[in-house]
Amino acid sequence: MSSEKPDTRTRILDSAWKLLESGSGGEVRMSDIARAAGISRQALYLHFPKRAELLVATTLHVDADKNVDARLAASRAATGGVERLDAFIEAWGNYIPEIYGVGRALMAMQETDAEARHAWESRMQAVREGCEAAVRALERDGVLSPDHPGERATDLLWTLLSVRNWEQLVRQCGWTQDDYVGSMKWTARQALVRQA
Amino acid sequence: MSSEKPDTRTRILDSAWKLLESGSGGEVRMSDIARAAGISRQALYLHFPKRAELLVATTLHVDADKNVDARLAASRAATGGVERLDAFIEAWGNYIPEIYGVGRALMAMQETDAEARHAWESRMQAVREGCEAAVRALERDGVLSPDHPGERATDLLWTLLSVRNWEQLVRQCGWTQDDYVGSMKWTARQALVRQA
DNA sequence: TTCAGAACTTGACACCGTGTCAAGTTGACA
DNA sequence: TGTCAACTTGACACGGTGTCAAGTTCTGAA
Repeated sequence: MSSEKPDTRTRILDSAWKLLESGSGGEVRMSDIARAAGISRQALYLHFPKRAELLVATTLHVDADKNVDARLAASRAATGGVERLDAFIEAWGNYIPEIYGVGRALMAMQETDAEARHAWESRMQAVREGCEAAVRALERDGVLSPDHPGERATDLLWTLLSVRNWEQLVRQCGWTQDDYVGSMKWTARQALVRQA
Repeated sequence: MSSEKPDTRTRILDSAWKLLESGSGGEVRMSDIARAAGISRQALYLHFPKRAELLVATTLHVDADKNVDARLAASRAATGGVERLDAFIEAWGNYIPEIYGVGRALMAMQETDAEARHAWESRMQAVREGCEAAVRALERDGVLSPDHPGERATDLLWTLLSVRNWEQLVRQCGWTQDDYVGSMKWTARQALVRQA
């Protein structure tokens, strides 16, 4: 197998990832990424003509590396509705910190760039589908709280599990990751599961 | 009373407000605001040397106009803890759409500008205090759910009531303002009030 | 062995929005 | 009449993205 040199594209994506993740302090410019990858700024533009494209590719790169699909798929294995809800929250909630750096950059960019917006939205749409599946599992079990007509249970869960909320609770309020996951499970259950 | 001409500063603030609010589509530049106020870009800089200052002044202007203090103070009048929680959610939740335009601009800016960040954070800190007061009222009534140690009940309520959550539910999911307020009241109660 | 093409380099430049600087105009008030 | 404040026009610096052009270096195929 050709495992010698990580090709330039991969090096770029790794550098971008690393910078965005640990780049706790502020901006990451195209030139920063180029420098970190050991190439010129123009070479970077040769691979990714737009910053948005680079960010999108970086998320996909991270996804592949972290195997998000497998993780989320695992949450589908749970049989009961409530267990499934918990499993989904655990899978997604623990994935958020992995993509936070890149996600932050993409979120910031979506205000101005249509492509970035589309990319982030479609990503979040995937999460929403996970939420919807969990809600339907509750419904199937007959334990879904009747207080949320239509799609609103899904909307609520989806909002509860937003990256922004994770950011606020973990980064701003100083919760641990376990605090976060535990509290989200508990809150989602209180909000969505019919009370005895 | 001297009610003739709205002075330039006021005209600027009104224009900024109007643009940010109805400027649903994208960016609002300094030059846009100047044009809307009927003055030159440089005159605008004479009044507000930095964009961040203008945005901050605009929020204060809106606050004064909409009388936010009075509205929030009213929620303190409620006697029982649960009533107080409801009143606070109603007051703040219905205030969000009024400041959304300006808030959005300020949120976007805080990523890059320290002054904007500080301004927005101190604003959100005020909301947090309202949350804290509501939580303490529940505690005093002995109805606070024991599942949230320390500050975490406040953190949770604060996060639930974030502008980002309002944005997602109302702007993205298409909820009505009443859907939103109702659901937030209900969810907060489920999450924070000890269940019978 | 040379030649073509891909990957990359250096360096310049346009665009955009913010923020600054300088000099001139206008109107009010003393 | 003069002065001051508010405002104007017009130019420019800066930082970051994105583009363009021309040159280098390496590899692999004719």
